[in-house]
Parts: sequence; structure tokens; C-alpha cells
Amino acid sequence: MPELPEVETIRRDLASSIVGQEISAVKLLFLKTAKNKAAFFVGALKGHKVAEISRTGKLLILKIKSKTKTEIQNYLLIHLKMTGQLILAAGAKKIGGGHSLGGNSFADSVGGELPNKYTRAVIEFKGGTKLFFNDLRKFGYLKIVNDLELARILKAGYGPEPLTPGLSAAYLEGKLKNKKKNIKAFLLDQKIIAGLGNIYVDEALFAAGIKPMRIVASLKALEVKKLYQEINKVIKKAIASRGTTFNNYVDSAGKKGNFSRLLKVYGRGKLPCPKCRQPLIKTKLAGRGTHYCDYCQK
DNA sequence: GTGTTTGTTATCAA
DNA sequence: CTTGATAACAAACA
Repeated sequence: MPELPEVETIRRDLASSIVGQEISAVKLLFLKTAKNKAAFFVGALKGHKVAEISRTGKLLILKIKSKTKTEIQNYLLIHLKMTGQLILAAGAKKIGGGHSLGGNSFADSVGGELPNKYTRAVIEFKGGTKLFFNDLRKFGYLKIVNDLELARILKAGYGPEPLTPGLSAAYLEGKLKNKKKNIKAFLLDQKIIAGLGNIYVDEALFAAGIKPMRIVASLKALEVKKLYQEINKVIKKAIASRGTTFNNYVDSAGKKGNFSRLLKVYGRGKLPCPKCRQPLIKTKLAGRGTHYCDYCQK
């Protein structure tokens, strides 16, 4: 389940390896993964260079360099949804006389040849580097949009991000005023905060000592401030750990995230609460598995 | 065969 | 009209 820290980890890795590189071929192994018509999708990428890579929430945005001044500015959007992976395989290195040793880092860390049965698309670069888009459940997508469409998507669907000035305790106070939603659903809403998902919402609420089913309008100013601080803290730590691998998240080298062992409540079922040792509770809220401590969270 | 997993959207109800 | 809650999607595993 890639959330902000996982997508940011991938963004940083890709930025250092494919920015400036020219796309030589695009292969679609599952047509519906590309949200545009195949011919248009391939045409918009092939022969173009990657200008830069950014991210909004869980959405990865590759700016595609236009070939001429009049050519429209395109972006490749990549959303991993639940099970998407982006794996880079370096091109065969020319080493005099030697055989190619470990050219595929994915095989080294996870063990598997690429493409595999879940590979939905492959983007190949001139130097031989290949970017594999794997997605077991086919929820993820690739989509070419122009600058107008991108602006519209970002404006309509994404609120401020953690760790940016746009997200503040005051902003949250304004958003939750008079609202009757529970805080779990509130935090999962990308239009309110971009980038949080099920794992980090449960972790932030535990750290802030707030029960996930609390109605947002009932939160005291002090609780909102604490929540805001804990959201930033957990996201910052998770990025530093290169994300959380719970099911199948891996970075662009095929390696797992290190934050999993730092999780306090997510995926811990009825294990003792790390603070009070009472058994944690797992229930369902906002249609999602929800983990919390009935004693530590008020 | 059943229930569970989640990011996002679609749909329905209040 | 707004808001909120829930189903649906997809596929694999216990």
C-alpha cells in the first residue's frame, strides 16, 4: 500500500536515474493500465526525455520534455493504488571480458525475472535502463495529461501535504469545523490532506492519542495541534526509513521499506499496546481495517 | 467457498 | 444543495 512516504522514496530514486534520459520504447502488456488510447500514449512518450519528476500525495508526476517549442507540454501520471510497483533494471553494463554480474537488482533483492506475470507496462530508455510497472490487482494506472488537465486534477483532488506550510493546525481547525465525519475518514480524504493512507492514519491517531471514531467537530484545539504534529512526525520518519512494506511495496530497486518494524498499531491485531500493554483493538471504520488502543486513545 | 486486504470513485441516502 | 456513508473495483491468500 504505497502512501506518501513510499511514493516519495520511489520519486527520489527515479529522479536520480531517469531524469534526462530518452524513452526509446514503451510496451503495454495490459492495455487498460494506460488510461489513454495506446497509440497516443506510446506516441507521447517515445523519443521524448523525462524533464523532471514530482509528486502530489500518492500521485507520481513525470514531466515529459517537449521536442519543439510549440509542442504541448505533457505529463505522465503514475498511480500505484494498492499493489503497484515501479522497478528499475539497469541496462547491461559493458565490462570488458566479463559477464554481466547482477544487472537486475530486482532479482537480487526480491528474486524474480522481469517482466513477470504482474508486469503491466515497460518503459525502456536509450541507455538500456528499463522501468517495469507491476500491478497485481490492476488498480494502478499510467496516464498522459497536458498541463491544463494536470492543473485541474491537482486542484480538484488534492489538499495540502504533510511537511509543507499549507498543512497547519489552523488549516485543520477550519476544515473540521461543524463536520460530522469521524477523524479516520477525515484523514483518509485526499482533498483534506494529500498522501495519507490507512497505515499512517492509524499510526498518527495512535501517536496523538485520539480514537479513530471521534467526530472531528468534537476535537479540542489542543488535540488538533497534537494530531497535526504527529502526522508530520510519522511521515517524516517513514520517509527516512524508505517507507513501510506491509504487503508488496518495494522501492525502485525492488527493496522493502524499513518502517514496518516501527509500526505501533497497524497490522498488530490484538497484540499488547506499546504504551499500556493492554490488547490493541482491530475493527472496521470508513470501510477500512482500523487499529487502535482503547485505553491510550481518547 | 468465504472473508479479508485498500485507494479511489461511483452511487445512494439523509 | 450538501454531506456522509457505503458499495464497487480487482486478484490472491488464509
